[in-house]
Amino acid sequence: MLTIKEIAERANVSRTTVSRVINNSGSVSEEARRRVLKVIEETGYVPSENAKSLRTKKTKVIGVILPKISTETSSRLVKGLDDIFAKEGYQILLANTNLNPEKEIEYLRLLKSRHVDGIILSATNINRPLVEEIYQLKIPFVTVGQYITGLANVLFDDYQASKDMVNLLIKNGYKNIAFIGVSEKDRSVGHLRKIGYMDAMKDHHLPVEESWIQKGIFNVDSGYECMKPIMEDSKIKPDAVLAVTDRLAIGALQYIKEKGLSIPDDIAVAGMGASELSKYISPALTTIDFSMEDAGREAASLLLEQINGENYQETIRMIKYRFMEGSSI
Amino acid sequence: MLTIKEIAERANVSRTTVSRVINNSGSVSEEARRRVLKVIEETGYVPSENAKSLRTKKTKVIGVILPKISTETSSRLVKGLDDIFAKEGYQILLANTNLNPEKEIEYLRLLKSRHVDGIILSATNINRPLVEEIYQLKIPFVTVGQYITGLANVLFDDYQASKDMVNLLIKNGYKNIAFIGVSEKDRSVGHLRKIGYMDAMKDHHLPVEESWIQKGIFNVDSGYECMKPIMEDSKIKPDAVLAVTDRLAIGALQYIKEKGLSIPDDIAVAGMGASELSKYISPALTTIDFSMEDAGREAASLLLEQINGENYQETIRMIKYRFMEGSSI
DNA sequence: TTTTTGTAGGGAATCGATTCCATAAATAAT
DNA sequence: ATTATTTATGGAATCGATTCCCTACAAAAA
Repeated sequence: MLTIKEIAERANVSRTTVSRVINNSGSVSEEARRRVLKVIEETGYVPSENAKSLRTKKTKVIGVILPKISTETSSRLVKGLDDIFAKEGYQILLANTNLNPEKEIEYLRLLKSRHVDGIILSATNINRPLVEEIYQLKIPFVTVGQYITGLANVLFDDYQASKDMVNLLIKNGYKNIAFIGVSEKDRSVGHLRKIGYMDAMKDHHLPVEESWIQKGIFNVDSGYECMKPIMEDSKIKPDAVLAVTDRLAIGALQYIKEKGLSIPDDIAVAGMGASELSKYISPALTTIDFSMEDAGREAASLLLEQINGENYQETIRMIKYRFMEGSSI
Repeated sequence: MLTIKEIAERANVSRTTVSRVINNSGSVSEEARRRVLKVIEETGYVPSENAKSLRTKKTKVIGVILPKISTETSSRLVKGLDDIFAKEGYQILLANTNLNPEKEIEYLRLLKSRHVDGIILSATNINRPLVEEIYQLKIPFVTVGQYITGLANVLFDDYQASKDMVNLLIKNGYKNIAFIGVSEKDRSVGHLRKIGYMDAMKDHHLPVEESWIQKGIFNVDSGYECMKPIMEDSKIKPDAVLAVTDRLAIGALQYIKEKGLSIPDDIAVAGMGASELSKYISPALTTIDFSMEDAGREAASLLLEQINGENYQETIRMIKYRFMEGSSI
């Protein structure tokens, strides 16, 4: 490995001068600058970021903690993050927790030890020890999708989105609306979207049967499975169903189609998340686009503000969602 | 920031001893070890990876260069990589070229300056300057999806897969088979899959009309657009079409459905890539699964072999593909 | 009792940059 | 002509770890 010392010797100057040339700082004669640049060119020398970081305390690396690495949501978020960070010369160091909560804390420490300039956390469930760890981290930090007091948050209005979707269904004449959710430990997707549904139903004085509300996990099969009890165990058969993710909705849709029922005439289906799938299945799924890329860009910008020492108080940035009309309702 | 020096002082030992405790090396009395561990526990000290790397020349970071960050292909590849790397304590540093070839070289240099322990490259087109840059890199290196002489390669048999798919179509009675490809600058997806198609047709003495062969880009709309000339300009209307990606196939499928034709009775459609979409559209797309996750795991393992000094010669690992039967042919 | 061996632990060099401070030379101001 | 500035440069400390080498002491072997 070529070092600054060698470059200095070959160019017949001191390391100091080489450093000045590289960083364009201090003053260097044209003569010396040319010599140094020539040697760098010839040798293909690249300064060690590592050594540099040790001294300057800046790494130009951002740690990104994700619950799952290969989901559409994650990859869009990362895309948005990278849009902004790349422009400013930052790179992304991935940390994939695979939904394992202990890994979150572990990675938080690891990222700290690596001296990342900032951390983006996209968590699914937020627990006490995690929050405590974050508080004592003292690194620029932004959380996406789940609210944490006192920090910079990029959030989706899960409650309102869910409520809006139910309202839309009601407006379209549906009354008996079933709901496929996920574990309420996931506050945003599990809890908030559920109470959004409940409140919308209550607001319109629409009764809800117990068997209308099912709980699944984040995949298509689970949506299919959840649809069974909704159809089989209900006294009043629902005329619509809202699923908290598109995958769940697509599973539901498959079950309904399999039973020979027509969508949306016999039963309407709505999803949330605007996965790419939703556009291409038939009928196209009516869903809500949460603009994960926007969220990523917003989160990146917030983090950069902190890194540049501009904004350290609690911040909440709500990302706008929009309806994606399909033909499933 | 807490340093090893402070821990040493508080535990009343030298930095050397603290280092020995952390790394379990050398010999340390139980007494001293306990004191050091206690202080570390109390203070929440985490050693600086940065300083450590400077000395040890190991970063436990792998650079991953991707042509596009939020595609299904990339995210599955990354998932596979992370499966293996995480287990061995390596983290992934992302470098997204956004299909810009200059960025590939730029990131190669950047990753080198960051002293990553290895690099995975998933490129779309390989050019001279890029290859030269790689050769003089002297860092463990694996390329995925495109062949580079003398290096470790994880490849897909694009030629054979394409040929097999055409053969399957022919076996099913189709004779007039159209082809939607992409730029041949992309050797694997553009060139190899095309000649696979051509050779299969030639082998069966099936003529190919010029307008049957169209070139698109990597998205659904483009597949739709490519289907137009195939249907409109051909003297003999094809009874089947092979697209080199699922997205192109789905675009084609949309066009066909829009024209009121039935799939596969009027015209069969085959894709390649086994995107998640392919399973859920109707009719389900017959396609080829290239197992990107396997490729990722394979690439990671190859890279680890190099890092551990075991394997530095040219290596080619062919990833097995398999047919995913839908109902589109 | 003397010599050997082994264990525990510290001092200081090292990794490859940046940066503070000092100095010399060149130029400008008085 | 003398002093004050400015410009160019280098020496050496520093960042926070690891690791080589040395010493002190205790236990085992002779």
